[in-house]
Amino acid sequence: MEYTVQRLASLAGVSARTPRYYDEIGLLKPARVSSAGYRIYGTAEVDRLQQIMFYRELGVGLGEIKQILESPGFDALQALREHRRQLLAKREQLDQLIANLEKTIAQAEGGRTMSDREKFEGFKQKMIAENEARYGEEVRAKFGREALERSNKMLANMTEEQAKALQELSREVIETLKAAYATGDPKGELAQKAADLHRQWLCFFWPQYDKEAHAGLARMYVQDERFTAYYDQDQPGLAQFLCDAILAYTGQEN
Amino acid sequence: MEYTVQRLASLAGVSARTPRYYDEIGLLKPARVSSAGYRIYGTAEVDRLQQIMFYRELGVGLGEIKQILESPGFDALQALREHRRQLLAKREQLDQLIANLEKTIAQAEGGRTMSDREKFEGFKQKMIAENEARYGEEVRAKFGREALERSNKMLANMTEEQAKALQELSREVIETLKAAYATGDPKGELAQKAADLHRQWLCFFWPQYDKEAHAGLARMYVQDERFTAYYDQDQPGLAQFLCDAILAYTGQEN
DNA sequence: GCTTGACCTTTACGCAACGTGAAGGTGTAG
DNA sequence: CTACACCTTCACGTTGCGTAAAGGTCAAGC
Repeated sequence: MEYTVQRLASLAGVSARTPRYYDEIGLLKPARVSSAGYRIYGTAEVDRLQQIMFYRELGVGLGEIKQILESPGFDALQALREHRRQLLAKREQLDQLIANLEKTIAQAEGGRTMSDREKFEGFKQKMIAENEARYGEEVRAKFGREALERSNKMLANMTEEQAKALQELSREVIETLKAAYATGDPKGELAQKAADLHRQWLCFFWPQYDKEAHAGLARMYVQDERFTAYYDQDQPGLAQFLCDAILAYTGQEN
Repeated sequence: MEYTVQRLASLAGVSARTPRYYDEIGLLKPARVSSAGYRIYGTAEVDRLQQIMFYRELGVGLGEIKQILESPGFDALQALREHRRQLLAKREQLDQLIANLEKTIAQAEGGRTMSDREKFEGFKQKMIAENEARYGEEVRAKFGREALERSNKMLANMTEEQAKALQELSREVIETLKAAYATGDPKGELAQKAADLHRQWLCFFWPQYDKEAHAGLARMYVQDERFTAYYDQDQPGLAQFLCDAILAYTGQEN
């Protein structure tokens, strides 16, 4: 029952490179080496390769497999749990991806003025992605994931007019904010109008408005580089100003 | 509205390496290069980067993104459909993986004699994986996926004794087959006994026995390298002999 | 004007798990 | 004896950047 690389490989359904690579990284050494330098594997190596294949099938990295197989005291169970966590996260991400993709395809199939529509779609998808990336963690923690999913779903199912309204609203927020910034007073009329527009904008995403959450978001804004980079690109300090205005608007300025 | 790499990068929420890399592969060139060699990006480049991020978010490779963005006649819709197909396959694979992993974890949590039990689990999982890999496509096509899933579920839920019985049966098949092979007659008594044992073995996996399916499987055997490699490892021609015996057994030898 | 520190540049190795030649030795069947 | 199939060891290619290393540039403060 001795095997060369090729025989071992075809037995396991992998390429001959695989046992050689495993030898190279010290994961699976041949039982012995023939006088001509051929790798010779025995039944013990077949067993070990099967073990390796098993863990590999579970998506465990070769380094980790080495740990598992080599140290008998290694907490394989804990490793598997951690691995499961990673896989679940990966699947969730994949699901999100597929959902986005399907929406995109559906929309693209519907319309014939592709170029314009595609740009539009791009915008919506980007919004979803950014919304998820920016608020994902925090909103999830605060309201649970359902709210966020509803938010994304709403965004995806928006009509073109709604999306345009959102875009327009977004523009209005910035415009008003800039005008308010010129006054320098975050509690002034213009600033409060900007904060209110921002609330309206927010209501596109959140199922129900919540003052505390709005204020919390405002505080988050000034700490999030992505946000400050976006708002400060024209006028530095604009993000901080918006934050102050919102805190005043929600009455949480302490 | 001009940006250096860092500014552009933080605007998009990526690292500064990313725009440089995109420049390197010709995916996103800066609008111009300053006298000092700095990359300077304008709003057009920001837009393009957003497009790139959009497709990247969908998991499309950078090369493909380049195709999409550069050729106006490129069938983006078709590309997206193909991409969806790949993602769905990937998710199915991931689901299978997670299911296996969870079974393994559950079993490991239950028992305390880990080392033995783990090896046993490894065996079972391997059987599932092999069963899936070997018969997956064909069985799925013939009986629908439900049967296969039931088969896998059965295998996973087998008691240790059942699994040992299966192992023993598997050994018996090979032993009888070898003895029959010595007689040279695939229609002889021993060969028919081997075929019957093989039927019993098969009944561990298939919810109901079907002569036609058994014969079909036999024909498949000699075409499948993984199978022939397994059976021919001791005696070349054994796989073909088993096939002949089964065809005779099922009366489908035409 | 000079230093400091935060930017920028190119070059190039590293990652995971092999795929894929290239160049050459070995084993066996006809 | 000669194919021909198998084996060996380099060693570079893949993806999408991360991460130094070694050095130039820019705005600010002294």
